[in-house]
Amino acid sequence: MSPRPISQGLAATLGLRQMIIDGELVAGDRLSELALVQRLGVSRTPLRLSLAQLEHEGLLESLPAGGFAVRAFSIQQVADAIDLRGVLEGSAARLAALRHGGLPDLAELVGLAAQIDRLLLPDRAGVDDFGLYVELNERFHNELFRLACSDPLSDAYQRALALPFAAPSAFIAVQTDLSGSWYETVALAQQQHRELLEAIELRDGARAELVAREHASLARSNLDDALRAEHALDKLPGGTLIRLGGDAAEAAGVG
Amino acid sequence: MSPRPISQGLAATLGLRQMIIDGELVAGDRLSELALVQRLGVSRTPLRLSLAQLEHEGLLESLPAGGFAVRAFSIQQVADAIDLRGVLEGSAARLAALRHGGLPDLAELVGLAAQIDRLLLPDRAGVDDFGLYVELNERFHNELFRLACSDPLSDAYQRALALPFAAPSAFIAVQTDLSGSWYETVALAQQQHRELLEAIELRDGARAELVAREHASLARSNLDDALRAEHALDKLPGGTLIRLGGDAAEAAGVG
DNA sequence: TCAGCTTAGGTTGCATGCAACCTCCGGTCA
DNA sequence: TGACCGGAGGTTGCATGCAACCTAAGCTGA
Repeated sequence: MSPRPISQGLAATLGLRQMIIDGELVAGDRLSELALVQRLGVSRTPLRLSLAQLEHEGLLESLPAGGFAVRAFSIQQVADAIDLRGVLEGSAARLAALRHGGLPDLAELVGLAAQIDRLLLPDRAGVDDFGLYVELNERFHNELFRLACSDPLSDAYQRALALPFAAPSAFIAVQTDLSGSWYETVALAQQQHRELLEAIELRDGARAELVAREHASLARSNLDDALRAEHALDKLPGGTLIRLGGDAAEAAGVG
Repeated sequence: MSPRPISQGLAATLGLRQMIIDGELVAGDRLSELALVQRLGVSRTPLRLSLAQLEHEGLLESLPAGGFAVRAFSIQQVADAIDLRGVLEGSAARLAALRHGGLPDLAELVGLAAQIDRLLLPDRAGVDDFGLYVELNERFHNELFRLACSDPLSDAYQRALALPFAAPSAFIAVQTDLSGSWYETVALAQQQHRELLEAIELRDGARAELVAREHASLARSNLDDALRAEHALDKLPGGTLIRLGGDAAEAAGVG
């Protein structure tokens, strides 16, 4: 998917984003450009461009004195980010119901739902399908926005997904770790997918919006489950960005 | 507004954004860094940072061959951007209804509505209050998001407002030009403000959301009015970014 | 006349040097 | 003992030079 050779700036952005998501960079820490230059093997000019981009994505925050720090998120912000995704997906579902071009236009969405169904057949329940489900699920959600035909809405969605814990499949790994199996969580989510599909087919925009919001609220309850367990957030993408409790200085890595 | 001395990068961003909104740069035109360097009086390094920022804001698009061009928007995209604002404001209204901390917390919102009311008294109807209304209206809308207490939602709203024609007061100037007076448009909008306020006071989140969406749809109908008139879009902030007519391929360039 | 090649010009992306700034530590004085 | 001050080190923000790239014009040949 990269027609051009990977530029230095793109390499810096990808590497930096991965370092943040993987927790290599601790939330609250100030970033040193020179250290990152050595770590990423790029010059300061493209690196600074990448830093600015990640600030726009919301993963970094610029400091008043200059430079950047890894952003820390409160539980409330994580929950609100998931809610925002639900609002955007709800709006996409409503528009998809109103704007889709008939059954042929829905073929891709139907096909994705069918593929997920097959993953959930009893004889196919294996951990090998984990990554496949994540991919199919994200493609399902993206297809929703393609059907909505609203570029501003799609842009807002992409920006909301820049926070890794707000992604549609962010909590699958957590739930798998908590309950030992991802079947129950996914089965419920898939049932909502089917309801969503039905509402869109029937051009019932209001119901499609409601179902999509309910679908996202499933992630919120998964978040609550994870908070009741110890260290469950470690399995969450970008979980190290979440600052538990009140003390911000603690999360800033004083020790 | 600027506690620190204006940095070169900030000066470039502000100047560039103004040039785009004022129509000095025509939609679709490729930008020459060297020409902008001379025009803005900054070096290429901060200028390139500003170009990247305006791309993130959605005013520019990066070209496959390198460099940037002023983005062109179709009517559909403008309408969808307004719809998106309605969705975000609706969500803010719903959250504000659920989360506000009682009447003292609503004092600012109530006060702004009262100030707008005074602007609409018969003896005060003068063109001098035009700019004041725009300011009060934007503060009213911003206050909605403060009451919602959702940082991700506020971020999404700010990003949506980066498109100048999506701003809450974008069409006031257009309506004034079309009907000769801004009283009718503003009076209807203010009535919706009052309904919104009432729903929030009563913690009726669902109604608050509906009213807020209806409020934004007023801007959409204003857009329709403007499209029926000739050159009415010239009065719209960033109106030169809108590509009228058939040429959809030009405006379709969206990442 | 038109397609294809060549070359010159201009542009972007990147690397690096420099000056101003902030931070932090040690010393000094009340 | 505690607060204030000064300097050294490190960092950021900015300016500019260089090489690769894209674009476009002009020439050649069929």
